[in-house]
Amino acid sequence: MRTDPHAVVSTRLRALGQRYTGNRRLLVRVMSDARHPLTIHEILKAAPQLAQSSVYRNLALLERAKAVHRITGGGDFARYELAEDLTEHHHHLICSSCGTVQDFLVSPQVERTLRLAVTEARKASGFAAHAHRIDLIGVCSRCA
Amino acid sequence: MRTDPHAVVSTRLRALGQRYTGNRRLLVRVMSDARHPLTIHEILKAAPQLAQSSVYRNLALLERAKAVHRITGGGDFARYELAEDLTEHHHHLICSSCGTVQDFLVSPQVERTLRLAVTEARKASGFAAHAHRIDLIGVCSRCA
DNA sequence: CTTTCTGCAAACGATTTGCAGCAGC
DNA sequence: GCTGCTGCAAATCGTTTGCAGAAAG
Repeated sequence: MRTDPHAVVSTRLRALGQRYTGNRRLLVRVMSDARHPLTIHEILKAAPQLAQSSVYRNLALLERAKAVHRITGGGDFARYELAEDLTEHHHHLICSSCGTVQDFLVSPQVERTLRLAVTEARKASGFAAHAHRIDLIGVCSRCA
Repeated sequence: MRTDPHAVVSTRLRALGQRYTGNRRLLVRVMSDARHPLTIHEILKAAPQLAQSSVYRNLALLERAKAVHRITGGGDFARYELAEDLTEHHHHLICSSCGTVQDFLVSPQVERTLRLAVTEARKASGFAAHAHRIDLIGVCSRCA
């Protein structure tokens, strides 16, 4: 169950003096429905009425508003997903064969241990981490 | 202490029918000395005699030979580092302010727990992971 | 009305590639 | 010599931007 993201996104946009237009609402809906990070091409396929430049521009804006998160490194294109506080904390399985990215959750124990690693890093190098990212690279069930 | 990578790289290149030329040897030396992932620009600054196109071409080749690893997601450029079996298993601290990437090691306990997460993922989704990546995103000591 | 948004087409920049000459074996 | 390597300059392609008109408030 996830709460409706539109109210939150609207608020965050207004905080930047921006409007929550139909295009932007549609973008948020497409990403919310997908439940995994999407490329620009996938977004355009799901919502062909959008102009490519507007998609880029609005995703960049939504990222500034902390409503959307951009990820790179899986394949050649960037992918976008709703910000974590609009979905839930998760990590990514990246298929090295087809480039798709699927979400996965790890157990509380693993997350706890990771927080330990963050502490280790700060002590060892003075690096103040505010987020972490775990990717598993492998072959998805469809490509296997 | 790390073993000299040149012999290994040479062997892997020959396995692809490729030569271990001076340019390639220099690339490996620069990356080995740096001890953290480098951008193309940083490599060119460290070895100005190299042509940019040759750097791109040789890094792509070395990646196919599994001698070099390309990473993206920290800043706007790709970064390159020696393959993990030529250095040692490590993870990355990515500074969201200046884009630099530094290496860090995590304790055996954290690595053990991570292997558990890999197993969880395979059971939950049929995803066969062959590598994992942990990044901590934050602010490095120089930018703080 | 004033400000923000949009779509189009052109610009941008990191990376790739065609080609002609050079180097390794 | 044959094959592969190099540097140069041009091409590629995901992404960004300028601009003039449309929409929001």
